[in-house]
Amino acid sequence: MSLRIFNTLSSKKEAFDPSPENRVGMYVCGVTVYDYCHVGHARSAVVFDTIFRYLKHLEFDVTYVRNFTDIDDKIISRALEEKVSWQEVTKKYIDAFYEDMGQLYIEVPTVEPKATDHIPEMLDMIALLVDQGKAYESGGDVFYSVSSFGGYGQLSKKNIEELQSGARVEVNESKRDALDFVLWKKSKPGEPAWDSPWGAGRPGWHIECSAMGRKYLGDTFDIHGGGKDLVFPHHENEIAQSCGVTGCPPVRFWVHNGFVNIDKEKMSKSLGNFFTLRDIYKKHHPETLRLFLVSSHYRSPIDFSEKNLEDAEKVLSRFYEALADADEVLKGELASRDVVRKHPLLTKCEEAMNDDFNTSVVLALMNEELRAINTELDKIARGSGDQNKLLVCVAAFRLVGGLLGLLSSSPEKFKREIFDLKKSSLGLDVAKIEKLIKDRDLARKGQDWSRADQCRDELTQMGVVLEDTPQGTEWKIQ
RNA sequence: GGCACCGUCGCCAAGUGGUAAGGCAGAAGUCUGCAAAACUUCCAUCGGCGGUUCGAUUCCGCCCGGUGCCUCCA
Repeated sequence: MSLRIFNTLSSKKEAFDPSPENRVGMYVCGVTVYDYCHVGHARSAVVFDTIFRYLKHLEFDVTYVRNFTDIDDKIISRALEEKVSWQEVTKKYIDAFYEDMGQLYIEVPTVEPKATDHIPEMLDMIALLVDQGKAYESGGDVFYSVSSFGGYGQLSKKNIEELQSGARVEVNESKRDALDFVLWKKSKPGEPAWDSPWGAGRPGWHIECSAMGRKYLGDTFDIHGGGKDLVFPHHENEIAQSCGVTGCPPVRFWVHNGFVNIDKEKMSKSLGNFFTLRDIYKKHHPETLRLFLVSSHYRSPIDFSEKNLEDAEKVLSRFYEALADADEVLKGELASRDVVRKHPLLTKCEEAMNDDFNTSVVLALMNEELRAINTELDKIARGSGDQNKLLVCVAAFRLVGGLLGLLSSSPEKFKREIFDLKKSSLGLDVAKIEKLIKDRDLARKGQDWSRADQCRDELTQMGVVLEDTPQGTEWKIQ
């Protein structure tokens, strides 16, 4: 089966037919840089990063564009609050974005345009709309006239008359119609401003994506992504603007990820129920968060909770544990790429990913493969295993993990990082632990089992788990 | 009020018109001084009621419950 993707526009999975040159253009709405990223931002970034990785795996020539919205009301008010320039605000949070997202193994997109670097492109589009009578100036603002676009509401399945009568649509004296939205916003004295044919101002939010998508990917491109909350009005408006300018639909596939919930409620700034990535990283490994985020389908809501992260960490630890054991046996031996490509695990995972990026099934398949790997390891330890089989399984396992952006670390590094996180959050006394382990080993050598068990009970109470191996006693936390 | 979506084992989570992947937790076993880890085995009839069908968890209708969008939002 070839790739099928759910298209918000049709509410159906559709065959994703590549262009003859196998090129794919994908635009994803990034973040407005006025604060630290929370888990909701991470989900969107991880979802589209996973899609990006998979498209590349299918050997598409992908141009992936993800923007930064670096001018907007919230940025201006944040600058006022912090008594700094708006540029300082955006720089600070763009830096923080890279720091926080980088830890989630998010690959760098092909292009990362900023809105303020594309004012001329936006002005061009606005001018074209005004010339055609699809947009109008009013008191220094420029609005898009929604009634000029027949297809309005198609993406969000909204009825234009119902929207018009909707009580919640803001009433603005300078608009001709309540649904009209701003393309260019007149600036007040002291606010950041750019010159335009309609006076000093700044762009409205929606026009930046239309302008940047068009500049980097053309009048019509393959995939446009973002969180479900962007469907209306942002993406609906984008379609209206772009169609107004080019006369053709800007996007073939609209792809939207579901929300991150806390207790079944959407994580959001206004509800105050959000967790920033940096807060989470104090207690959890970023890769754990990534595994958690790919454990459900990208369109479903996902409930963020301590328990779910703990479950994710257990899975990931088992993965790395097996890899550590396998590496010890294989000693850096490399599998043939062609053989790995034909491994059933990979074939099955491709089938799952081809069906609208079903990452949960990929994880299920990885868990099954994990059992096969551990079984082979057991056999090898008993002298009857097939080392070559193990080699190929492990290579396929790593490759598939890589599709999800997982397992790119070394097992030692991962284990050490988890250890450090737990050690500091539990405040463990390592010297005391090692003393107890030494005492226990002495007791064991003297076959003083009750003394040995006493030591271990004490360690258990501290959250330390012991593992007696032929190489000696190892320990881990919790 | 309008428009969408969701309701699968104790918890998380896939899925299909022909009797339901995977993970966590739990139970039993192998291994172990005892454990841990690993492995083996066990562990659900899919919110309710009707309908379509030879057959529905999967399609349709109604009901109940939950969420989202309609304003900035990943």
